[in-house]
Amino acid sequence: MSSNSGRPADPSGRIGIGLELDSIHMKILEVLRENGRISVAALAERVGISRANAYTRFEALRADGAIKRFTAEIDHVRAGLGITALVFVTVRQQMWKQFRAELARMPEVEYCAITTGQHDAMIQVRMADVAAVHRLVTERMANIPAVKATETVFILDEVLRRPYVLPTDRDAGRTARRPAAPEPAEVPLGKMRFVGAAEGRAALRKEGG
Amino acid sequence: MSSNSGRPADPSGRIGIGLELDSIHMKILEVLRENGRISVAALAERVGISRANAYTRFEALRADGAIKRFTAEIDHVRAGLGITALVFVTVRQQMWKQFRAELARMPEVEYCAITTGQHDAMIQVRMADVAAVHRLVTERMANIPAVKATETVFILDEVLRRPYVLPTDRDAGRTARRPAAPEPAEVPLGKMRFVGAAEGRAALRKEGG
DNA sequence: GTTGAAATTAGTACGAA
DNA sequence: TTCGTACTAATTTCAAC
Repeated sequence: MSSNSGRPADPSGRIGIGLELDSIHMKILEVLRENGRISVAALAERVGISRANAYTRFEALRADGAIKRFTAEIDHVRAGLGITALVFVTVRQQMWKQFRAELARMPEVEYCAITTGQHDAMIQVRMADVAAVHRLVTERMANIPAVKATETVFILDEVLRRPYVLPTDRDAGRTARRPAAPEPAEVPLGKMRFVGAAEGRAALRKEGG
Repeated sequence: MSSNSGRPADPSGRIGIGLELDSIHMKILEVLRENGRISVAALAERVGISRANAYTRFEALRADGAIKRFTAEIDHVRAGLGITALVFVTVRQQMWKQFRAELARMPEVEYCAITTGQHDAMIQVRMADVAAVHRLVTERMANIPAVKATETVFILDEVLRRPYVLPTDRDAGRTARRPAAPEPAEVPLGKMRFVGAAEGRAALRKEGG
């Protein structure tokens, strides 16, 4: 389920240019993220195009994969999964395939991303209670050979989840924010830290695994 | 935008029991997460109830807040935001309000959660390129007084994002997975680590802020 | 909580600009 | 390409059971 999966490369060798997205496509995406159940007729009106055109573009966006799916956002607390946790996982090298296979068998896992930094992957899980998280991590995850180590934090509050996607510079003037001359940051640095991939791995190797 | 926001407490003092969700409600949520644009008629058929019933329940779930919104999942790469990063933020105590206010002014931020552990919040951002992330963190975030420190990691791949919510024990037998006797874990512990709130804060205090 | 029929709306096809 | 219209199919609403 990589972001680029399932799309054919174009003849030039570059990928991801099946559809040139113009500002109207962007508007459509914007509206659809706010309200995924809006009718195409209403969508056409909000975007300012004809119904027929809206249908064409809607289908194109779907076929192209720019729209991956439509989904309902659920209140997990009300659904009985009151606890959300993040599990940062260190994966034994060359066991990624097994790791992914195991993930597929864990329905509690809602999101998984491979990251740079101290750990290799971040997993978000929703569970009924704290004990269930504990069980998941210590019983299930610990038994996966591909998992070298984990670190768990709990989510106390989800402050925001935005349904917007638009690059600010796509619709509002294409020349506005070009990073042509990336001026050196004139800010209090030092308290900011970027974590690359190598750093964490090296630290882990010391601990032995 | 807390998970519990906007709902009245019931007379007993407990919150979140506006609607008793039965297994059919759960099935509805399940279907709607897979396909947010399904018609209520088709939904009724898939869940095995009448259309009128489906409409009633659909509306109830919406009114209750169990369904928060319908949204389209967008391929951010195709939308021009090819880079996803996580910014872990340490927030100066008693400046949370300001921190949240600043977040609201940053449309690049797609998700923000308050966490236990070494940091106080995790922010997910989508940007056009790595330089943009750098600018965001060093120029914008660094200038927020509420932000004491940040740590940034990049997302290399989003392995999975599941549209399922159901507690495994809700529909498939309510007695199945009760944590009545939470047996002690008989697993290779030691490589697992839970990170509470205090630990990280203490470590940070040493560094001075 | 269910069924069925009326009213409305959505989706499709096609010609013109 | 996009728009406008007419046509067909489906969905929602509302009634009685």
